[in-house]
Amino acid sequence: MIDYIILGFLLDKEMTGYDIKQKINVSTANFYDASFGSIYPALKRLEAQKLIVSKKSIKKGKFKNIYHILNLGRQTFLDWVKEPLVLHQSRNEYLLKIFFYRYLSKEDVVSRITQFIKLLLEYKANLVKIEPLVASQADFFQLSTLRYGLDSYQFLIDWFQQYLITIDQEYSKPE
Amino acid sequence: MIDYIILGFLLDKEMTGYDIKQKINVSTANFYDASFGSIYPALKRLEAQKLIVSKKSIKKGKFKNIYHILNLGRQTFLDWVKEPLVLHQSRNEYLLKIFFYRYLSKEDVVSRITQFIKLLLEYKANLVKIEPLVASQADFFQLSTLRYGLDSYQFLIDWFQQYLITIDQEYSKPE
DNA sequence: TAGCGCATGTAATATGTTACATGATTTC
DNA sequence: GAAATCATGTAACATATTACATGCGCTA
Repeated sequence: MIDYIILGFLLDKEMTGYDIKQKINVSTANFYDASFGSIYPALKRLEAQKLIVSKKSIKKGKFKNIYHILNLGRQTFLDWVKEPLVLHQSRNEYLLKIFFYRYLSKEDVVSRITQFIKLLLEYKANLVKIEPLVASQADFFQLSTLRYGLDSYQFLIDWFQQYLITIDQEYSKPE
Repeated sequence: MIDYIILGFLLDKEMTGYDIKQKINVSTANFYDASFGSIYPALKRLEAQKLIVSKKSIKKGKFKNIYHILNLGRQTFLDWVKEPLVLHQSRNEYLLKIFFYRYLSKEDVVSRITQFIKLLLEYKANLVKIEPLVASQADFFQLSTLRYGLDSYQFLIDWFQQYLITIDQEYSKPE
């Protein structure tokens, strides 16, 4: 999938691997992050497949590989983006832990859920913080992915707050 | 992580690799699935680490490896389940596509979101269908992971239905 | 001159899936 | 007797992360 992020960004303008990582950090990182260890090999692969092409630039003794998208890359990207949206139910480690929470005392359950809500509030606050910056640079759809993030966090916060209430009311651990 | 599901199930009772896969299918598969290709090697690994032990059973010429949890496995599992809940923001391919939806016509966007909502409704309906069965067998926390799934799907359905309205009202693709 | 940002890249490791390979028993 | 279910296991492949390795230019 990293291939498609790269193609999508290069469709907009030429970039180095480093640029792509920067761009990911400020735009898609919340739902799709990638490390240099996946970006650089991907760039080589995409070039070998003739989807993109690099131009070496040497300035002040410092060399850069600047990548451009080719027609084949453009077409590959557009084919992908037009594909139906699918839902990959991904691994959810916190749900897996909760699945086995019968092995915890009620106090331990409550403290862990409470801590988790704090974490969610922090994550949401981080998104709120970057929202104005994103809003000034992003298009309608890009901004909507941020809004999705905010709304998702709010949903989770509400859900787990209600969960705490339910646990308190309905659940008594059999000892 | 597959290790912890296995340990968690074996804590309850002895099982074969096949049993574990069955159990995953009817309980955690919605947020944590695993294939035989990961279960069997995990069982060997866990036995080599003395977390579990197997007992060969031969009945009617058919052999089974029945696994039991050992004290070390019990402790390893309990340590894990007591760890704080963390949020791994996982890959979200549909959001990544939407991030690049400026490259689609408004009609294409609407049709894909509409189709996606149908998919979400199907997924939710599947959970609704199995809810009575789960409710009859699962404990409070296990059932709550199913409820979480139902509520998550409903959140997504609502969100994307509102999104369609917003797209219709606010977004006009620059051509 | 120390540290940070820019810039690239590889090797080791992690963690899994899919497909293949086998074969018995149970059910229709 | 065919098909589904039970039951195990490996090999090839996919996909990525983390840590390591390198080195320049700018700034405090």
